[in-house]
Amino acid sequence: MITLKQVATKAGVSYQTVSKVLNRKIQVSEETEKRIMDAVRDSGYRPNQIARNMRAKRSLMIGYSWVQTSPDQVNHILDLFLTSMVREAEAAGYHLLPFPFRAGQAHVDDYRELIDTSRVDGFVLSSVNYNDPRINFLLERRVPFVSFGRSNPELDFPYVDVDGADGLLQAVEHLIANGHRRIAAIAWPDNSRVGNERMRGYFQAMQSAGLKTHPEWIERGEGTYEFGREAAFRLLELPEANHPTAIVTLNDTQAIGALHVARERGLEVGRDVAIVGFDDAPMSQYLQPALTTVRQPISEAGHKCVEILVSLMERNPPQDHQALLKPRLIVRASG
Amino acid sequence: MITLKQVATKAGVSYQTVSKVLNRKIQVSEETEKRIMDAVRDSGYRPNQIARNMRAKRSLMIGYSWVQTSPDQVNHILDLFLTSMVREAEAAGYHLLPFPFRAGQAHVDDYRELIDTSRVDGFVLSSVNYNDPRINFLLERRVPFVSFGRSNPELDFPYVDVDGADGLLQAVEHLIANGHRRIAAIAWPDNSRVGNERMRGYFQAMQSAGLKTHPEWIERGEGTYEFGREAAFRLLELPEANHPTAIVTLNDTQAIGALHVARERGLEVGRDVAIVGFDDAPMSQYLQPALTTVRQPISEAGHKCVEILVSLMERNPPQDHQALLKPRLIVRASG
DNA sequence: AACGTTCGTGCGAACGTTCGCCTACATAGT
DNA sequence: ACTATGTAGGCGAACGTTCGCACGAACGTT
Repeated sequence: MITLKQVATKAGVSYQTVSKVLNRKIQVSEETEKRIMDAVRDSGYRPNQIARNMRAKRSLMIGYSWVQTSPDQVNHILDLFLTSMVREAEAAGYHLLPFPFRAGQAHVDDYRELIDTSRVDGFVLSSVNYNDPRINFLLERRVPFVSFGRSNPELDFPYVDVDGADGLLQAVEHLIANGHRRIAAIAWPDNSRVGNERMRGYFQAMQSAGLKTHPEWIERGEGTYEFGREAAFRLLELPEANHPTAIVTLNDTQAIGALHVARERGLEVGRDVAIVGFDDAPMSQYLQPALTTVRQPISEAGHKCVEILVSLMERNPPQDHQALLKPRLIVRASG
Repeated sequence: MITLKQVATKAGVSYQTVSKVLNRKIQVSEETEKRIMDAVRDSGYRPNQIARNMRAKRSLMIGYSWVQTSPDQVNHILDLFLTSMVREAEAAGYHLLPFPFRAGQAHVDDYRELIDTSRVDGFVLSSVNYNDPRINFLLERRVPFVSFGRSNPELDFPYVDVDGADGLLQAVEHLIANGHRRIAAIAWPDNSRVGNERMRGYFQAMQSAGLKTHPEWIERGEGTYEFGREAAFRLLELPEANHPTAIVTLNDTQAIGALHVARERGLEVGRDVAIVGFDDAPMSQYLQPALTTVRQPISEAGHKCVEILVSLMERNPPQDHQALLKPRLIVRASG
């Protein structure tokens, strides 16, 4: 491992001078500068990052943890999100430190540990919900962080989020434009911040169009295939009069469940009943019929998270520390 | 930030003594030990990891980069693989450092940079193929690494891999047991190490069963939906006499393409023609018919990679530095 | 009583940086 | 000639650890 001292001996100057020249802290004669630069090049010197960090009292690391999805749930998002964060971080001289996410209140400990041992300078949070203990903890400790997803509305902290309400608004407006009037929703339990936000878009679109919503059109449960089936079954069993002609869902997995039930009942999805998903999971395009769904700008979100976080960590004027990104409806054959 | 010195002042000893006591390097009187431990607890002291690493000349970091899959290709593997690596690494006191993967020969530079700036102690490689420049580079530099996937057979280096040959062997044997005799394969170009390995299992199974293989039964091309379609189309157009009754593929995306083509031609997949995928992508179970496919033990692979790497980095006797894990055939309705 | 042994601590140094301050010399202004 | 100003570069210290060595006291041995 090459150090400053070795380069300095080679160049015939003190090692501190080499450091200063490399960091453009001082001006030296053209001749010594050349000697130093040659020595650096010849030896292949690369500054030891650990020593640097020690001196600067920072790690140039960003902590990130995510929930492990159940094996049957797609996490196509992770690849995109991580890659975009890693790219943006690297451009700013940072690296990512992924760590295991533990459920439960105790998992603030992992964050504390990483801070106290000064392994990371800041965090990107994901899978936040109401009353997320991490947010208060990090705010109190004044540790820079950005949350991917919002939490309690009364808390003010830096976040990036996808405008889920707009996603469902687009979906419902699209269905209305296609002539649908009785639109049902397969949603999540109302303790989900993300779920409630998305449903807000549903209600808003229905109301703007002057359409009534019925309680029996709203099915709340898990984001699983099984719940998608159950919910669709109940919806399609409703009496003819207020029987929905279209179903929006909060994720593609639910949508697939609904799609199967519809088909099993002899309905042709896309003609007899419309079904819209959310997420644009990689295989949604290969379903038959291909799934109309809402695609989230995941890469942009990753970029933005790191961009904001970096400016917080470097104590730059924290410009806009909140960003809401618009998703995009991908219209395919299912609705 | 609490340091050793502060704890030491509190306990009335020298800071070096605190360090030694915490690291169990020396024995002190019961009384001072208690004073020190109390001071540690009260102050919430946590050793500064950067200083530690500086002193120990290591980073406790494992570098990892992966190819960004194209948006329409599933990377459900990343979540499982990363999570299992991160867990195992943490148990050994290490963390993961993910970095952007750049294609092309120049990307050894990223590895070099991470080593030279002593940011990582070792690497886990993935997406290796024949003549991977990273392998020779790391071997030469004597940097500890483990590859997930094999490369040229003549090179001896630590790896973990899934036995792809066994995967196809299982698939083909299963088809034969179900009465199939004319089994085609949709494969990858023969410059793919992984693809060739899997095909070896196909040939072996066919041969063991005394079945002939025909060149026109082997379709080689990309692992995409489109190629799956094209290949299946050609296979199903073959004259009645040597027209395959079953198709194995090298990934689920190809399998879905084949499945659609079969259905479009009026065949009932699972009865008229069998189709088997590879990967067990999350949505494969929700296809209609649900896809029979080969599931790889990704979590085990992640664990094993890190386990071997850690023992290499700590210069422990490098026990078994190569591991071949068996995949498992998941039988569903498609074949 | 003088002498090794052990035990409990402290001290100095080192890891590779960066940074503030100092010095030596040259140049310019009076 | 003497002082002010500027410039090139060196020197010491510090960041928070760990580790080797030294040192005093207590103890048992000769």
